[in-house]
Amino acid sequence: MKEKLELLKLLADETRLEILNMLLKEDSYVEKIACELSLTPATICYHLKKMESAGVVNCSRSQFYIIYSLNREIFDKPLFELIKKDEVIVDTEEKYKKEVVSNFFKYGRLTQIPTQRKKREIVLAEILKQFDFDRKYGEKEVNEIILRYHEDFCTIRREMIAFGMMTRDHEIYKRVK
Amino acid sequence: MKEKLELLKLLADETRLEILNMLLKEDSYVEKIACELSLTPATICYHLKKMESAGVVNCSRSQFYIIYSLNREIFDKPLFELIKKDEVIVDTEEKYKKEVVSNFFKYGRLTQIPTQRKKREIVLAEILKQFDFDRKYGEKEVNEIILRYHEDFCTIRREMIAFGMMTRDHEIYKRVK
DNA sequence: ACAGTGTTTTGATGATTTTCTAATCAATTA
DNA sequence: TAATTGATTAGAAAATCATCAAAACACTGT
Repeated sequence: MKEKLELLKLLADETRLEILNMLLKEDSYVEKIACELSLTPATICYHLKKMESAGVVNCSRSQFYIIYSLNREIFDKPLFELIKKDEVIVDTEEKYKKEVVSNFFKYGRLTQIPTQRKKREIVLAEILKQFDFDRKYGEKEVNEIILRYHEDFCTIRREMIAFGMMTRDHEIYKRVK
Repeated sequence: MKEKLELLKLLADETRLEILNMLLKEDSYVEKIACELSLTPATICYHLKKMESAGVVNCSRSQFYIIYSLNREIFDKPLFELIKKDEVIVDTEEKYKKEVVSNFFKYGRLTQIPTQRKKREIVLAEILKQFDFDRKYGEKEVNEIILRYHEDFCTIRREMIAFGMMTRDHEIYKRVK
């Protein structure tokens, strides 16, 4: 978590983005970058050192100059990876659930409804979290919430009731589990 | 470019990451988040509003509460997309200008003032970018900015006025194009 | 209309961060 | 070894930003 935040902070600066974009085109050195961005070498150095210690850029000496280059692998992962907090799991039952969830959800969407009953229950319970207890939901409202996860809201709504997670009474839905 | 930087800045804050991770699990509202993070509602509101105006979260009223939810599509793209400056060069005119600029500038300095009027205009326009609209510049200030590109600031300053890029009024200069 | 509850705005404060100047360091070549 | 040139560090000024308290606002139910 800490490192991810550091990386995000590094990238969230106009000057550093400019530098990265220059390095994207070609390797370069302090003075050249400073000149092109109309900033002092000291400033550029400050940024490069910061990025170096985070592993975003590398440097090596070549004659007079110290050439900086990009560490491009860093930018491969999706943004989602960077914002997601990776949490510690102790209990094995909990661990199993986590795994199922992470297998069936991608970027916060349900990729498919599991056929195995046990997995289906776990996945539905995950979506169920969006509903508060002690609140009534209209059918339209229920559909909209489920739609954020999967297009087949009918099946999911029906299954939630079948699992006893929700009750329906005259078009009014309530969370019960 | 501007929007990308805004998004990165939004994500580069510990509190906001915490909030996002809470919303990743389930939709929530100001007081609840404030309580869980041990911060005041005012602070959480500040962050949520900021994220809302960037399209990262959405909100809708539900009874007493204003429920905030994530706009998950935002996080799909790879990090690379966010740092890459997209320069769209469609029309040939733009392309031609690029070429002139890259021919006459080396390491951010103007190597010589073009004699061809058309090229001179392009090159001057490039330097002109350093000046803000709606700001007054003293002559000394103008010279200093131009000096970053070429030693003959007199010629360049004069030509900028001749081309109608700047106006001078009692030693006060303004960008107008 | 009014009280109650949750949200938002405002203004102030403190922390963090970028940038610069000036001084120092490190490698190269005469 | 001294002079040159590029890179880095230290310290200070300036800008940005998160946070809070207090007040204002908006909706709900009596």
